[in-house]
Amino acid sequence: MIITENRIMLKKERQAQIIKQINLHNKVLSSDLSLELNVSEDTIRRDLNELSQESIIVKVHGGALSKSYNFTASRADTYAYNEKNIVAQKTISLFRDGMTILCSGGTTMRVIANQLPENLNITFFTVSPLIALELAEHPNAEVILLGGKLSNSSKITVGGEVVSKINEIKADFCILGINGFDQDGISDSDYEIVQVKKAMMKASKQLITPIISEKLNSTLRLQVCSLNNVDYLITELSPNHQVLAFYQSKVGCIL
Amino acid sequence: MIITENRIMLKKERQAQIIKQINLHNKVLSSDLSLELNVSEDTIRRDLNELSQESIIVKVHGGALSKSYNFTASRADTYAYNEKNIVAQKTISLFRDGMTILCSGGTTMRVIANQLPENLNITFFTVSPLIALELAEHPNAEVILLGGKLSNSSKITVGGEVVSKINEIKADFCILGINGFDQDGISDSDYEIVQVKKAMMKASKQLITPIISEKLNSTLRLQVCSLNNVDYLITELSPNHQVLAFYQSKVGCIL
DNA sequence: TGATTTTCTGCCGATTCTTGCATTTTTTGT
DNA sequence: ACAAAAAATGCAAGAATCGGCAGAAAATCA
Repeated sequence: MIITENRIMLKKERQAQIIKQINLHNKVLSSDLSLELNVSEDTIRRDLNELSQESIIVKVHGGALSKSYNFTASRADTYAYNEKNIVAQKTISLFRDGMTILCSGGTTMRVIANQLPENLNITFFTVSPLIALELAEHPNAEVILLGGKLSNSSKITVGGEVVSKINEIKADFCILGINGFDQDGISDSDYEIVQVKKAMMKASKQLITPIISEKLNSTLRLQVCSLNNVDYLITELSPNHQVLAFYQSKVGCIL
Repeated sequence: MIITENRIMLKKERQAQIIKQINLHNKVLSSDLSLELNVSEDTIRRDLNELSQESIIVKVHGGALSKSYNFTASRADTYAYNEKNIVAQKTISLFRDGMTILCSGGTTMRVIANQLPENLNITFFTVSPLIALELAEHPNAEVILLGGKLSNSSKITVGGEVVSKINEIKADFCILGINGFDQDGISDSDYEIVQVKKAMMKASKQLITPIISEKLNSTLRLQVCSLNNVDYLITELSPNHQVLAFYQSKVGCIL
C-alpha cells in the first residue's frame, strides 16, 4: 500500500501537539506554536481558546499555561465562585482546633475544603469522595471517608451502611450542602440522600447550612428538616440584608 | 474474455485496511484513503463513521485518529499513558458481566476505570476515592467505596475499619496498583497500605497486577506478597518478551 | 433460476467547518 | 499616555460533511 506523505495536519492532531508542548514546558507562546505547526497565529489562538474552553489548559495573553500550575481545579469551574468563597470564609470562621465536623458534598463545601487554613487541627467525616480528596491536601486535617455505595448522580456515598456509621459519630458541626431551601426548611430530591443528611444532622450538635442567596427560596420534593433545626444560616449577604429578613427569627443565627 | 485487473474490495476488507493504517500512523486523512483504496471520499467517510460508531477509531474533521489519540484530562497528566493504556486494555479483557472486583488506587487503575466499556455490569469495591469517582461515570458499574481514614500520602482509605470491611467481601478479582515488584514479589513502602493490600488479596479469588514494565524489578521496604500469589501479571509488553522471562514460571499467567 | 429485497456506492446540492486575512479593540510595557 | 503586541470580530474561500437519491451489486427467498 502506498503511504502518502502527510503534510496536512488534522485539527485534533495539532491540538494534541499543543497540549504536549504545554505539558513539556508548562507554557507556550502563540507565536512559537504558529511557526512550529505552520499555521497562522489566529488558528493557534482559536485552538488555545478551545482547549481552555475544555479546561485542559489556561489561556493567557500571548499563549497558554499548563493548568495544574496556576489554577486550582475548583476555582476554574465553580459557578458563582466569588459568592461561594465569601460563604466559605464565613463558615471557616466558626472552625476551632480539635473540632469534629461532619460534612456532605456540593461545590460550596468544596470551596470550604479548598480554602481551609493549613494550621487548623480538625477531624472531618464526610460522605463525599471529592471533598475527602480536597481535605486530604491539608496535612493537619484528619479525614475519615464514610464508605458505602456511591450514588451515581450525587457522587456521595449512600445506603444503610453509611447511615449506621454516621449514627456512631458525635460531631460538633454538621455542614450540609443545600439543594433546596425555603420557608419550610431544607429539602432535596433524592430519597437516599435525604436519609444520609438526616442522619448527619442527628449526629451533630449544630447544623450549619452554607448557601448562596441565589439558591434561597427553592423547593424540592423531599423534606430534610425544618428551619428551626438550622443553627447557622450562612450566605454571601450581610446578615441584615432584606432577603434574609424572613429567616431572622426562624433559624438560630445568620452569618 | 477480458479479465479485469482491478479486484473488487469488500467493505470489511476495506475497513480492515483503514484500521491497519490507523494503527500504523495513528491518523488517516479521508482524501488519502480515497486515493489508496480507489473509492470515493463519501465511502471512506461512511466507513470511518461506522468504525467510530463501534468506537474502534475516533472520527475527526478530515479523517480519523487512533483511539488512544483521543484523550481527555486523564491522559494529559498521566505519565507513560500509552503503556498504561495497553495494560488497561489487557486488564479489561478479563472482565465479565456480573463480576465483583476489588481494587486499590494508582494511575494505571485510573486508566482502567476511565477506559472501562459502558456495557459491563460489574460491582467494584475500592479504597480509592479517585477511582470510585472515575468508576461512577459508568452507569452500569456499581461502586462501593470502602470507608475509613484517608491516607494523606496515598489518597486511599486505610486502617482497621477498612481491613475488617474488606474481610467481609468475596471478590472475583483483586487488582492492585503496584509500587514495588521484583523477584521476591510485591512490595510497598507504607505499613498501613500493606495491611490493606494484604486484606484485599485474601478477599479475592484471583490477584491481578497491572504494571508498566518500567516498574518491574523495583524493590520497596515492606513485602506485600510473593510472586506465586500473582495470578495475572499484566504489562504493556508481549508475554514472551525477554524482560518477562524470569517471571514466566513464577506467576500464574502473563498477559 | 429468477424475482424481490437489502445493502453498498457514487453523485449532487445545501450546509457546516476550518482557516487566513483585514480591521477594530484590548492589553501590555515603558 | 503612547506605541507595539495580542486578541476579538467579521468575512470569504476552500474543504469536509450531511442528507437524499438512484443505480449497481449482493443477498434472500420462493
